[in-house]
Amino acid sequence: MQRTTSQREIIKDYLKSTKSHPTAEMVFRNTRKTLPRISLSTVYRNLKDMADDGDILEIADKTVRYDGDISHHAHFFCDKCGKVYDIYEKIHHRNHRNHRIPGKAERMEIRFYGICNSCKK
Amino acid sequence: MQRTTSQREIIKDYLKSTKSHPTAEMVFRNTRKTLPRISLSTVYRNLKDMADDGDILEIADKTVRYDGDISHHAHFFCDKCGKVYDIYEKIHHRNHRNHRIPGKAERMEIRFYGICNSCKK
DNA sequence: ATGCATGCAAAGAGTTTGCATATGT
DNA sequence: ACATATGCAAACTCTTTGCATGCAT
Repeated sequence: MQRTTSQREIIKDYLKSTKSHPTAEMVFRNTRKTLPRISLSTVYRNLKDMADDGDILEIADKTVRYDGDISHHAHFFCDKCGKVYDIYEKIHHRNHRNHRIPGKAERMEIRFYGICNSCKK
Repeated sequence: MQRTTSQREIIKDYLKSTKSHPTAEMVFRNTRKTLPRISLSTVYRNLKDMADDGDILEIADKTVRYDGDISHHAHFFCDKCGKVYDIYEKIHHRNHRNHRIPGKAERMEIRFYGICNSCKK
């Protein structure tokens, strides 16, 4: 059973109130203003729990992957086996132009996440 | 001036021949079959160089970011200041269904990369 | 009272860097 | 010959984990 702790509440309130897409370190620095004794590991643990529960979004993975294919294509990341598959589509550029973007987009990436067919068997 | 070394050639050939979106570690293990004395740092250095030159694609960043907003929206990553901006659009689900996906996609993410307007000033 | 969550420190990944040596030009 | 690239080891950054203590229920 999940308990209500001030650490958890404050981390969540912060994430729900900001548009800054903070890293764990940024969350730590911010929550420390209210809870000077909070530890980085508590921040990491709570962020992971919330992401697992679907309360927050985790964007970016920690291990970089490389692709020799520099043509425009999307990727499917399997949550189970970790494999990354290519998905080729034509739509990318159309979306690209339709977006209202806060800067000049040099490149874009579309990612899908889920369980791949071979893991589903 | 860039030199042609066997390490560089073999790393590049491997990346151009595989669809596996390998991590640096995977590239290392593979190139070591041909060059048993290659070091991990050489792999990292060459991968970075190639990515900077646009010869290969780097997918995923190493630091995880969190977003309290779990609605469907895209992100703009500024290559200069590192800020991440939200982009709200309606198109996501349409693309979602049109894609031929190697598994059941639970979620998707669209990312744009470039220099943001405030860095451009 | 019970046991989940925390803080701290240490351990683990992944990645970068300094330096002497090797090698492409 | 000269300078860039390499290998090795050490340093760094980001994240996870073990364990004793604290605190919500």
